[in-house]
Amino acid sequence: MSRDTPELLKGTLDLLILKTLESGSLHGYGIARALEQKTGQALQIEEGSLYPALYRMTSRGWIDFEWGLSANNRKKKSYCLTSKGEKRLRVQQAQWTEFIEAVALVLEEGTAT
Amino acid sequence: MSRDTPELLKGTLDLLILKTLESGSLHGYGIARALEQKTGQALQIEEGSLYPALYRMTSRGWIDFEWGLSANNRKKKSYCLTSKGEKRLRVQQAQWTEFIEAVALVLEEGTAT
DNA sequence: CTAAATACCCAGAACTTCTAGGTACGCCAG
DNA sequence: CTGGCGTACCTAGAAGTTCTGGGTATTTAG
Repeated sequence: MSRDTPELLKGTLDLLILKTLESGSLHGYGIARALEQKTGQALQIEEGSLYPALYRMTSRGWIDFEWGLSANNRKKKSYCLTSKGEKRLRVQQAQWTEFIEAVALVLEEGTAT
Repeated sequence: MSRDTPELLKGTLDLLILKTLESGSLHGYGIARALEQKTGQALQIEEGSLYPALYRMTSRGWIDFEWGLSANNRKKKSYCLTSKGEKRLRVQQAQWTEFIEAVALVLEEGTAT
């Protein structure tokens, strides 16, 4: 779609996850809930999308994880941002901004010729 | 990703095409060039994405076409919005706005706890 | 014990988009 | 007239993400 931002459309989920982890480590379930809360349920992340995304990002070295225990003694996988992930976050956020500005240019035009 | 906007991520191209056709009928090549111009080359539509999208949208009844001739007597396929397409445009534009607002909510947060 | 919430995971399908090609016409330069 | 360029269309196959719909296990409440 866009040469500079080939992963933008598909990459929004990654961006959201990266951003969520910026404020501290969280486990998968927690990421989903955090995103829902922040957006007032406007964004609902399916687990079937979330976990594959977490794997993908782990294998790319953007995030890392540790096994731990939740408040209720249930085991959980705590994900955190790596330095590579922080860079990636900045890149993706910039691309996102660029992209929505470009879309805005198109959408702002009225029915004018 | 989002229950209300399942086609959003993938549907941005559709939205851009619909919006471009709102100002008048155009042929495929022209749509691509119009989008590039409006966005200052920020968005570059590949023909391999564009033509399948036009088929898709035609088969969904959002757009219609007519064969005609360009200024240089070359045949061209002029696409125009149907009334269904106009409705669709409004829906998709609203979803897009909702979506970027939700993303903004996530991105606006600093590194605060 | 059962139900519900938490928390993890996967296989397969569905869908877009991209890569990389192909066809054809008109025009201009050589 | 031949070659190249820009216009304008189209397609097959691959790649990639996301969703559907399942599964496991633990803790707490009834």
